Amino acid sequence: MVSRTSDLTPDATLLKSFLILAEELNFRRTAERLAIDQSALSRRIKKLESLLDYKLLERTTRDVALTAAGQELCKGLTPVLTDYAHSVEAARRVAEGKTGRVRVAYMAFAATEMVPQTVARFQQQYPDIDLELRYIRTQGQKMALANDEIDLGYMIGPFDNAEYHSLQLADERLYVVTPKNHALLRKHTLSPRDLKDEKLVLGDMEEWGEYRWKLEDVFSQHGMRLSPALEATNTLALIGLVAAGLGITIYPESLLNFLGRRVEARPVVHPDFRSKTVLVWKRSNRSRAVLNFVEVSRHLQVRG
Amino acid sequence: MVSRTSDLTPDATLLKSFLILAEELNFRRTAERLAIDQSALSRRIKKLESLLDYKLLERTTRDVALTAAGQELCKGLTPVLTDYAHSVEAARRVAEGKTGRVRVAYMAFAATEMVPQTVARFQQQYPDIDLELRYIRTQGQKMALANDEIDLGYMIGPFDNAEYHSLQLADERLYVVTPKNHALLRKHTLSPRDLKDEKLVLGDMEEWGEYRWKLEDVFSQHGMRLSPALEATNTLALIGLVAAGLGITIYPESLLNFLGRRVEARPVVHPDFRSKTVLVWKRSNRSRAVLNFVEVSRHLQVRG
DNA sequence: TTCGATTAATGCATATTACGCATTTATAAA
DNA sequence: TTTATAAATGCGTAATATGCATTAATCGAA
Repeated sequence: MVSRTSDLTPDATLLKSFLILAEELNFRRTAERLAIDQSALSRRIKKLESLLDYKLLERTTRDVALTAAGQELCKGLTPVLTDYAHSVEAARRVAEGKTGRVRVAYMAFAATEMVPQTVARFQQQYPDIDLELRYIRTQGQKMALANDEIDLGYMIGPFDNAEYHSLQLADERLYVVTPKNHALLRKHTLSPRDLKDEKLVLGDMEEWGEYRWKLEDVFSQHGMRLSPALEATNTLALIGLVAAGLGITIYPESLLNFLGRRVEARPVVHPDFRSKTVLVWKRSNRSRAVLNFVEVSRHLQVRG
Repeated sequence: MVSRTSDLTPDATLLKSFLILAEELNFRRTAERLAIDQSALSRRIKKLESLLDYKLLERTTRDVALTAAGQELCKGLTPVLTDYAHSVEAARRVAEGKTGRVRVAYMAFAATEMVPQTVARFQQQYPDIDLELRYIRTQGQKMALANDEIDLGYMIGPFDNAEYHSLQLADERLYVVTPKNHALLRKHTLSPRDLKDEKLVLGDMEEWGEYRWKLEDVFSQHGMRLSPALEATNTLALIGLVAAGLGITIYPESLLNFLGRRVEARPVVHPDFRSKTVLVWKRSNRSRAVLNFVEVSRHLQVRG
């Protein structure tokens, strides 16, 4: 199945033969156009007529003319065949991922750069795809993927599951965020143990979700407890609390530009103090459009 | 080709198989509905996919699901196939003469009873036929038939031509029309020689056309000249002239009811003094609707 | 009228295609 | 692991479509 021309649309051969004959009103010429023997065309028409059980053409050896029924069928069939071809092509565009719908969820860390850039590039490359974006935190994305409510999720990784593909797109440092003039700022880079006695201000479970679990994990691995002096339900409020000197917090690199000027940040240089962002989708999701989105995302990752 | 069910519409088998499978999402059940082997269905779908060059269904041995392209095709194809079926059936109605157009011309002698009765019956029997009626004199009808501007003509006969069918529908006496108290009225029936010395008032060539030629012919066969004392361009005027005593004229039986009360009529009893009305159509016109009209006309003739 | 040219239809052998049956392969439940 | 069930595949056969050669019909020119 190599060549694919519009006349390959399945099995309208009889009808198309008839329509061309209705145009030419000459069996020999029509057969030539169809690249078949004249006798084959003759039989095709005969077969069509016997299937329909009414005559489409009056023919002598000299003249060929449409019957009234033939005219009617010709008139009715022409739009049907073009609609048919259009349906087939529309489906082909979907198959090729040029049309259709892609539902993408993202969490905060991907929202600042990764998602905007990918979306911009994707829409430029596939302008006819209906792209649906939703902000959902990592946990919710897992549910949504399982329920087929979304096709793709940018979530906090890692995520390893036999039913899903997972593509790591970022692996960024975590930063300690402090008020201005904080003692920790004297060093340009920090190590985990520098955090030992610091008071922490964290987003609550509702707000931080998976990130919070991740931090708990990292801290415990380093013999520390992630016991917040304060919890905030809102990011702006949280930064405000830090700025006011009520404690420090921990942010991924991608959000540093959104901290404002009342706080400072220093990287924690340690393999555990990193946050991975992964793009996840179901293995069973064979949608070409979805895979195209993944490809666009993958290519941008190199740059980012 | 005896049975004719809607699923006989030529060669949409692959598409229909796909649509039913899209409904059932189960090869075995679908194959049952199609009354073929499951393997055949499997191959049909495979063939359809290879023709289209994209997958329509994701299938494991356990689950069958439409791909996005499959959904799209299914959505687009459903109306296409119903339109297709409708086109075929519309053409069938034309083929059966239940739909379509019949263009009928008639001349005066048929206008009073024959055409109205036939039209009434025909429209009752074939309400969806678009019936076009035109008043055209015999000569014009012959032109119109030749040029395919009309399908049928009620004309003054006889009309014998190898390319046309001709059906005689009436053979009526000619009547002499006189003013009241005219000498000829003393006899209840006339013979041709009674007309020998009468002054004639006739329609002119434009108005009477073929009828006028016919009268010339009849008169000459009986050794008389058809030399009108007056010619009228209008029927009403003509009757007026007769009533005023300026001469007599000759009318077919079918028009007697339209003479008014100022004139009287007597039949000329002679085989030559008759007017035949024939219904004529091209042999090459195979339109079922036209033939149906002829049949209706033929049956009414018996009554008339 | 006859002959030549042209057209659609048909007989026949062949190639292609579709099908059913039997079997295999894959998956979910027990 | 076994069992049951579903879709896919190998293979032989039947149905179908095609091309070539020929026939039958019709028009136009000699």
